[in-house]
Amino acid sequence: MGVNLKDLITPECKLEIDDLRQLSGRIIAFDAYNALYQFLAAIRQTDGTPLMDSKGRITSHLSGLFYRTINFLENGIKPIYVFDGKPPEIKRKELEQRRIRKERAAKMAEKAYSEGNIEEASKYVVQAIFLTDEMVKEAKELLDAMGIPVIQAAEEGEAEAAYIAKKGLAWATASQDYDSLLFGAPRLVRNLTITGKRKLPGKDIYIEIKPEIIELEKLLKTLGITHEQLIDIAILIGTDYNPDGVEGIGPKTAYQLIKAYGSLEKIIKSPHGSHISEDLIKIKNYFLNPVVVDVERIEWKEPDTNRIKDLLVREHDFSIDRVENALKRLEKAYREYIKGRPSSLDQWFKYGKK
DNA sequence: CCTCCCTA
DNA sequence: TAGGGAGGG
Repeated sequence: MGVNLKDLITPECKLEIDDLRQLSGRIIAFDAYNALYQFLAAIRQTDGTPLMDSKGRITSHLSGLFYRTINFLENGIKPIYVFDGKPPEIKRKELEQRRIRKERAAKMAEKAYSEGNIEEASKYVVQAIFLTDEMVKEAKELLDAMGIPVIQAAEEGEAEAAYIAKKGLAWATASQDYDSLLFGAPRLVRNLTITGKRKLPGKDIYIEIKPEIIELEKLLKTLGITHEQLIDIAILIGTDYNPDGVEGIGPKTAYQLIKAYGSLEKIIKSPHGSHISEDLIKIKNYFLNPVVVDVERIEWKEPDTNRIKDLLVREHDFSIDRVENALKRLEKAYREYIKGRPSSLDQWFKYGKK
């Protein structure tokens, strides 16, 4: 699931956020699939079952998206949700592996349940989660009704989000994965759709999860490398397009090799790289030149409360009281932060300068 | 994940 | 008034 740059990111490249208010006024391009998966994983009863309507359809993703997005807006954050399109051909192997892992997890969950091992079962249930076309469609519908921009990527959502941020239409991307940095996003915010405390595996210790900003320029400067070299290191470690990475190479070796040889191409030609496939160059090219759709400007709309109520209350049995309460907050946030305000940085500069 | 309600 | 716990769909 995404590239693992964790070991390369030193504390000085990260800026921790204590309060969402610190992101007030910022336009943030969310990886929608990433957010939806997190809601599906997190929004569950104590026994592990997700929220469901009376017809047995899962609604955890809608609940999470609805309330969390309103919280962002109330804090002055303007979200954009970017949805994945058709996966690129080079991702096929990873997707196949994921499918197998999920099927296996689903079987393990069933087994654990039948043996009465509920805790273990819910662990596997979370691993087996997948987004259906219906879930994606309804998430888009909900966001559109809320007046939140939905961007349909041609291929990778992370690539599209990075493109939007590079262009200045968003201040940062948001995801748990680091891929958007490889696609050139100037800033990545992590831990924005998860909050609170997370249990350390195996122990009874909880650590508080805070949002963090990673700046691409700062990361490159700290490591003393270029953007292309960061991509090279990621490929050596392993990305969604070469999930296993290069045998025998972890973060440290990858960094040292790039520092010593300068590029993936040169490593491949060196004695160190005789076993490294030339195909990896294709991956580098994809990170440098992903397929994206052009976006000219991004607009927020007035929330359509009737449409939201149709979807959440009538269709999916949300409590009318809770939804109406939230809608009041949504409308207030809309008036306060969006209505009558410029919708892109371009316009902000225009109006801002007078 | 979220809101809501209860308790101190 | 804040903070834990239950329940949301």
